[in-house]
Amino acid sequence: MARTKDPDPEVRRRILDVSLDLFATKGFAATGVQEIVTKAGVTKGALYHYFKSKDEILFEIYGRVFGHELESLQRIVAEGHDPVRTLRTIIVDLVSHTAAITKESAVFARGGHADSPHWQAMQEQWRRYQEGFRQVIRDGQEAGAFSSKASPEVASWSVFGFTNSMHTWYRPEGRKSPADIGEELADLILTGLQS
Amino acid sequence: MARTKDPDPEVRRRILDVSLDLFATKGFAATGVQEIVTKAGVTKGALYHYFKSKDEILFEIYGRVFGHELESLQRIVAEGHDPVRTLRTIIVDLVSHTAAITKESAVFARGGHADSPHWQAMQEQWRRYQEGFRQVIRDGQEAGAFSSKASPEVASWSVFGFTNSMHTWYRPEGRKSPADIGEELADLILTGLQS
DNA sequence: ATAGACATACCAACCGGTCGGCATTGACTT
DNA sequence: AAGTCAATGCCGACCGGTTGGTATGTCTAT
Repeated sequence: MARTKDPDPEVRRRILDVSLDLFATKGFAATGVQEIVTKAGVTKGALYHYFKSKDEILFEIYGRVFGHELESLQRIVAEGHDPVRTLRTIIVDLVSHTAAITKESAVFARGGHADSPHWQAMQEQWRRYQEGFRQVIRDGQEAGAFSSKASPEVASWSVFGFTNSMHTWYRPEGRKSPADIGEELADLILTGLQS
Repeated sequence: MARTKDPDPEVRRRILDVSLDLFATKGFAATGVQEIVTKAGVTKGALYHYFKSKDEILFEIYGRVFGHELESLQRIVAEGHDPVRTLRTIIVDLVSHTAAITKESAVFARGGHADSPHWQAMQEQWRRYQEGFRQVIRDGQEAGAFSSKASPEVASWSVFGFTNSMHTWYRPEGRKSPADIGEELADLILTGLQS
């Protein structure tokens, strides 16, 4: 029974969970390593056994934010539906995904670490997602589905701003499901775009 | 030339300006007092002569964010125009104001200091502004100007999310003026609300 | 003389990070 | 089966540097 090496022990998980909580509520810089280990019920030795720096914990959290959203968008576009249905699906997908990672989203929203490669890499992914989103709107305008007077930039920032601020007000125990909220947002934006 | 006692000496201003810059780009916690005074070309003695703590600098910046926005909203409502025009004016006003204080807005967006009374006071003002905004939408729905199917919450968070994220993309040297951008956002949201 | 406007030197506390050590465990040898 | 060994997982005392903040002094204008 070759017991395989545990790839993700509970101690490591606890450190990550507690860090996520603290980074989301207090911010990365304002959170001390000592605070993390105390709340997680472990020691500094344990933390530095699993992570080579405090930064690395942050980077692992970053990785969960935009990991697969660009692929998701491209997959939806590839399905080849009409612009209205395509954009609606994208918006609902984005809102649902953001609702599922509110804490990570809060850490991301606080920003920081502008000079680290990890942060820049994530910003680049995020930028590409934005560009893909706007391209869907532009395609829809050329196809005549959306008004040419509307601004793809303003429309996209309404949606991104909405999702970026979700962590400040969205609560999972609320009446509306993430999908419901996404549909309502899609209703609003799509109506506006079609004018 | 009786040089009157300067109520806001240049040294104090420089400290405030530099702090605003650093807090907006690096975050409050990640910015050291030493860093502020070095960049401002003054000494710590000067800083602690004008401010009794690093926090107080932050609080003074906070004060500039929502100082008069609630009054502005109430003044616009009091003018008694139709819901569509009222909401449009409010949105343009909010976007313009946010564009004028992008750095302060960035500091606010990073959040933090959840337990300080200053932060909570500002959150309360912000909450009241949101409520006033949503009430305009609800009034418009009762008056039949807006569709009753639309969600005031989703519509308002599209606008607030938009303004909250402006500091990440708005540049004063861009082609569109803040008022232009505000009009475009108003077009989008108002069309959506009227369905 | 008095008060404001700083400069300078300094401090305890805390920061992220390190390091030698130790208990446990599975693999390999005999 | 017993003994050896190396690796893993973790502990906690410790480190140099930095932190926000202060005490005291000096200069200047009134």
